[in-house]
Amino acid sequence: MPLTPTTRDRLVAGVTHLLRTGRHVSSRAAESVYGGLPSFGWTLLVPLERDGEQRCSALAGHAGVDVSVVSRQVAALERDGYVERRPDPHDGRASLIGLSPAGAAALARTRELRSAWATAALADWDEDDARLLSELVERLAADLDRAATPPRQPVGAAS
Amino acid sequence: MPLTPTTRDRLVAGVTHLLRTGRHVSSRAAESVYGGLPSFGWTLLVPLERDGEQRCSALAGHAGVDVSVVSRQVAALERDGYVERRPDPHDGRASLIGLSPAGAAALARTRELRSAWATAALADWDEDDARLLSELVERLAADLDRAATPPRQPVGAAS
DNA sequence: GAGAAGTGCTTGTAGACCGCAACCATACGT
DNA sequence: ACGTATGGTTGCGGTCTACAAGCACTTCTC
Repeated sequence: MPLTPTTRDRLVAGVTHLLRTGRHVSSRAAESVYGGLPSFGWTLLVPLERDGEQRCSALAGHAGVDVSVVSRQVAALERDGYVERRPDPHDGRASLIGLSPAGAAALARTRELRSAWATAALADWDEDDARLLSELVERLAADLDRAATPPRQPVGAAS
Repeated sequence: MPLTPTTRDRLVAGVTHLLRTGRHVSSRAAESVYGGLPSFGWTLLVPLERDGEQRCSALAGHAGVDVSVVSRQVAALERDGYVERRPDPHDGRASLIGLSPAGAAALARTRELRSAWATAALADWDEDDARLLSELVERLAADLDRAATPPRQPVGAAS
């Protein structure tokens, strides 16, 4: 266990700070970056654009929240015309949610704004540091995910 | 601007994911790590332990939230006996909030739990990576902070 | 030193999110 | 066909947050 307690605490504190900052950013710099979409629009619309039509449960999986939350959010997006819903031809219980033209346009607009904002915020980062940070952050997120989920038997144990 | 759009987007996505995960962690792994304290206990009690008695506004500054939020949280902590309040001798408007013995004990307990949890979660990190990530995360948080606050004149402009 | 303005804090109010549980409709296994 | 499982919606409660109004006190100004 070659990880110094000092470093561990510092990392935890740093991530905590980043968390708080991130919350501030997504609420304060919100309107200038969301481009008309509600706050959750980006999270839901991006998977729709990337993977095409899909059901609520799939979106909930991508977003990492409860299905009920996505259900409401999708209802709002549908009401505002950003997504379209059609019954799943293979399963009468489910609906398929798809990006509408207006949704695609809003998404493109938002993408521009986000890019501009991120470019400004990351102005004095260079490629190497950013790439390194990306990798470490992804790894950390994965580890935290793993640690947060209830202790599973990792390998070959009878469930 | 030597930062590839690909890397930029990847970094944003990674941080977003980390944000979501962090929220999950602090709500799901909560009880096992908070040691009896309410969810905001750690955030408030740590500065009290480190810097001694201080006022609500200072705590709000540390926590990065509105004073009104801290006011309620402190009231709750006081009700549960984790902090003590006394009038500021130099300013009749303010109160000084201090850690009570029970608060110190709870904080120590929480620290143990958090350490254990963090150690487990970061089990396969080595010192170098963790330290590097710490530095990069702190730098990123600072940059985001800066980018989130309303555009100030950075240098030598008449305010 | 009296009034005006500023400051520290509390409380009322409201909004954004979230998850759980209950419920309905449909699908699936036997 | 019947019981069970699954996708989705809605009701409900909880947490966390900020803003605005109000109170007590301090500080400034004349």
